[in-house]
Amino acid sequence: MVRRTTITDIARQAGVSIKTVSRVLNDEPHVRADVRARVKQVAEELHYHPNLNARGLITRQSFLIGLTYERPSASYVVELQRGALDRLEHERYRLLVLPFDKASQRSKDLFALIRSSSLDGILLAPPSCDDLGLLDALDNAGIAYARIAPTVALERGIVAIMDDTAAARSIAGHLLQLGHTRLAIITGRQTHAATRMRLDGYRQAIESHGLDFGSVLVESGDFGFESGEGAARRILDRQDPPTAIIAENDDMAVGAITVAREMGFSIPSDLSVVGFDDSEIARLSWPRLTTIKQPVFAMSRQAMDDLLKHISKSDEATSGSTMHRHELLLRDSTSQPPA
Amino acid sequence: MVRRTTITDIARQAGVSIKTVSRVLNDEPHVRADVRARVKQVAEELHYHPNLNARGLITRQSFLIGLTYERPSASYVVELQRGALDRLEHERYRLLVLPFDKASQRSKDLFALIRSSSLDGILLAPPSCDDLGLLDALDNAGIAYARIAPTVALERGIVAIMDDTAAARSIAGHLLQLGHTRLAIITGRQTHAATRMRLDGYRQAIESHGLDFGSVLVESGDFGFESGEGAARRILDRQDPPTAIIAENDDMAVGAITVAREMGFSIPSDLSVVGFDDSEIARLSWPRLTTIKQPVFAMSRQAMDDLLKHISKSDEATSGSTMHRHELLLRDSTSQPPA
DNA sequence: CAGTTTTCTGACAGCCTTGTCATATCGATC
DNA sequence: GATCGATATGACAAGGCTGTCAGAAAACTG
Repeated sequence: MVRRTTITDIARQAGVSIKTVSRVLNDEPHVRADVRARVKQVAEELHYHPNLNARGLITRQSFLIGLTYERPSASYVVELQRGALDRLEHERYRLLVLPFDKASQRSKDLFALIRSSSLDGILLAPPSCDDLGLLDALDNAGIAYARIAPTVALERGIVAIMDDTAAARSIAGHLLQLGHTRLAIITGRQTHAATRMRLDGYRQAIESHGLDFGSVLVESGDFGFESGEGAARRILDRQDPPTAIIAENDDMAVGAITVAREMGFSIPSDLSVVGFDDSEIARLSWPRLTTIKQPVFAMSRQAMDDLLKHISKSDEATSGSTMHRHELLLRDSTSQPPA
Repeated sequence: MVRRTTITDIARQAGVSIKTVSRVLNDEPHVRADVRARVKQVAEELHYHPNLNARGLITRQSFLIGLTYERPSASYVVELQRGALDRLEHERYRLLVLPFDKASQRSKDLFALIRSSSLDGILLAPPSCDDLGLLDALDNAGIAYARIAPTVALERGIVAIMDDTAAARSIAGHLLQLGHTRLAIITGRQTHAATRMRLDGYRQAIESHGLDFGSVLVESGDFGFESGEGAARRILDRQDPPTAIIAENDDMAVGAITVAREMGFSIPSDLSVVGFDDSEIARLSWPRLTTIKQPVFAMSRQAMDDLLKHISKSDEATSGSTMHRHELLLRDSTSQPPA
């Protein structure tokens, strides 16, 4: 291993004390301009790079930010990382990836991993962002964290979420603009906060288009594929079936499509169907599903931004959530209602 | 910030010297079994986690391994990371991601980034694995590196590549097994090492099936989509056109399919086409292309493995390449030849 | 059981940087 | 030119850990 140049080398070469060199390298005041310039030049010549371990040892910082996630889709992971890294550019901080796909690595193990990595902060993507035990442990250990797209305890820590209501408004609006007037909605599990928010959004869109929300069929599902099938069957068995179905997630939407096709409906010419989430299935199903995508890049970037702010002034108990706008993905499962 | 427990705390608590604690924590010899057990227990009770900065400061290691890549497909990135992380599980080393998608971050900037991150080693995915200037700089700085799927200077450093010849043999064999006897091949740019290796593989498969390689139409392209179109036109314009086309990459294969369809061939019933690489287009094209996929996970894992070995005994100049077996992806662009 | 080898244990220094604090230098003021 | 305040500089310690080495304890010899 080649010996790296140290501050001492620069100090000797430039004829100043190591402390002065340190001051120059950290852009601290109390150094004459000419000294500063000389030191900088010598540092450059010797190809100096600070020893982050030594610096970290004394400042009690590692300049490492972690990112945890549990193997969702590839594109999700990549967006997550891109967002985080985008914010980290030109920062001292570096990004450490801590995915865990083994069931063994739950809460406790993950925490051990975080501890031993001596991180300055951590970005928690689903599902660890909803692991309250982990949050407790992090709070206890004084490790800063930011949560991306959590679904529970939204008041804890730094949070970046999508505005479900606005997103729901937007996708329902898309159908209304196409001319649909007879609509049905398949809701998710009622205990889920998102269920209420999305339903609110649908209602707002419908009412703002001058339709009576009372005329809309609302069937409840549980976010599962089969529940989508069941709900669709109930919806389409009626005398005068709707021309569009809004499902609160993609799995139920695809379930509904499957049933509709069995019943002789052609998608989208007879029946438009929309989902929510842009999960893997939305791209693989046929026809490809019109749905809502979480702005993962933006959320990740924002979460990192808030996290860095929090770290830099750790006295203040920063927290609070940022709402992000969705992306409406128009694909092939929607069209104008049949004439 | 909560104060972390240190070795000193454990030493005091267990009634031994800090050096003894250090020995226990690092599984070094020369500690009585009972002392070892007591120290371990105390460490556990106090939730001790080593301070990696302090350890790194003295051992001159950061326990960080970098991974560079330039934004290829999402699945590629994820496989790359999965492979590296899989090997890193249960190791002290952690993975730092250093993607660079800005054109500005070429060789020199990337090197600066690597230097300042004080990495113990780095995994270079395409295209940085082929950046000879970067390799020189890394050699100079004494930073260990491993190259994933490089295409030039294969003798430098640790290398993980796919056995192109075996892969070519396999995909040609697939067509032969389906019963095709009239074949055509579209080669890539002749300067490219892969071109020769793939062609060799095709020839081996063809001859081992008892066919005369001389009867195979070989047209040359340049790996581009248009060159695939041109070659296919020349191939299919003949009196007695082949029933299968083998292209040396996916872009040319899809070009060939486009032309074939224009000329009235139905894929795959009239004409089978295979590609190479499993690039994005292979999945998006219709019909989905039968092709060869690089075993990215395995290559990444292996590269990391070799890299760690190299780091642990840096005196020996470890190097050498490992060949990996391909994956043959059977999709929808191949079938039996028309009767 | 003395002598020798082997196994354990701890004191101390040092890794490279930054924080603290005392001292030196400079200008300006009276 | 003495005095003061502001600015600049350096000596030194500390941060948590491991390497070195010397000395203590245990295990083995004959």
